[in-house]
Amino acid sequence: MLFHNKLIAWYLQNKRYLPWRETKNPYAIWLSEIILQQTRVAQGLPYFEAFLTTYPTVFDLADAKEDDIMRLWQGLGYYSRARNLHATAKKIAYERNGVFPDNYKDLLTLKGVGEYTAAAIASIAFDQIVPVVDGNVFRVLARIYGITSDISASSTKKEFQLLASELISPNEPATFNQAIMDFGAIQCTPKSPLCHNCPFTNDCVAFQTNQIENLPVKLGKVKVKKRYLDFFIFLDNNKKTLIEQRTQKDIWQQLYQFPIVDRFVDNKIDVHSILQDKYPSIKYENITLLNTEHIIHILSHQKLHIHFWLINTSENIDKGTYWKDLNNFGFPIVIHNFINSLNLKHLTKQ
DNA sequence: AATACGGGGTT
DNA sequence: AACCCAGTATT
Repeated sequence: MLFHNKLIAWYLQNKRYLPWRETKNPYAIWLSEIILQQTRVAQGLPYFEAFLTTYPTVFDLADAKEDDIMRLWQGLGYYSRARNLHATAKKIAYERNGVFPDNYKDLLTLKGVGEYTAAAIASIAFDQIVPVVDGNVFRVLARIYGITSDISASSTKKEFQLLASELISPNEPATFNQAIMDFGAIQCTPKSPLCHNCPFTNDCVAFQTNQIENLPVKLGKVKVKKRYLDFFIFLDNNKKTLIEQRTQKDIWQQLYQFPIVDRFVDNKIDVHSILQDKYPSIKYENITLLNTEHIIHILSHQKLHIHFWLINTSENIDKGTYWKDLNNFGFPIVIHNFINSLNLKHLTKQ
């Protein structure tokens, strides 16, 4: 039996219900694919629903304020996706009358749309015969075909694209692509794959040679830098605080934060001199370290050690934001969670 | 070709 | 603690 027939047969019996599979609307499919980049279905699902409800069409998304998009994206990570999402929505809405490109090559020109996403949209929305190669496809094909190339090497992708292009069903490319990804997510999982009832065990090189644990081959480990962040939470008698937007090319671009001291060495900071230096006009009554233990927050390339300082002042912070309005802004999730953990009354009493 | 970019779930 | 997730853009 042909590979694609066997795979699709498995899919029809085992596929997940996913809302973006109930439509051929390129906008909804594009939205789902951007959200799902490096993101588990379970994590992305509520964001997909929220975006589609808030912005039912590409025109609604194009007309949105970037800050609102960033706030809705809050907690999903890889925030350049949200910025590129907005840029592409504007392009589709204003330059193309809301019409998405209908083929792989033209989809590839959109911001935030790379080889995987272009192939996914081209096949799923427009039935083009273009194979997707994502983490699932790497794993499934590496095992079944016994491919030992290092999947973290950028040159390896071509090898898998070529194989996948030979395997894809020419009649049902959309179904095939979703099938191979579901198969990787459900059956051929990274750890403890379900080989006992797998339809491919007779063909699977990794299974036949007892190499399931060793495939795919992934070399190269990311080095994680330690970084030390101290945030200053000013609070005046009107319950206003100071926030700022991160505009530099760095983590959390375009999100908001409290005034910060940020360094890559674990040295003590002198809060008083920093305040005098950076905020000489603000006289403060009280400085309190709100978390005696570092808050640890792990990113893909950085391990953050975070302190939050409360600075009570009796002077009015003119450019401040009312505490109750903080939820109108997108914050890094670690800051958002800390804000929600605080009891405002307790803070103002000090 | 290598690196940066989030946050969370699994093992 | 390591691994990985429906990857992309930048260097």
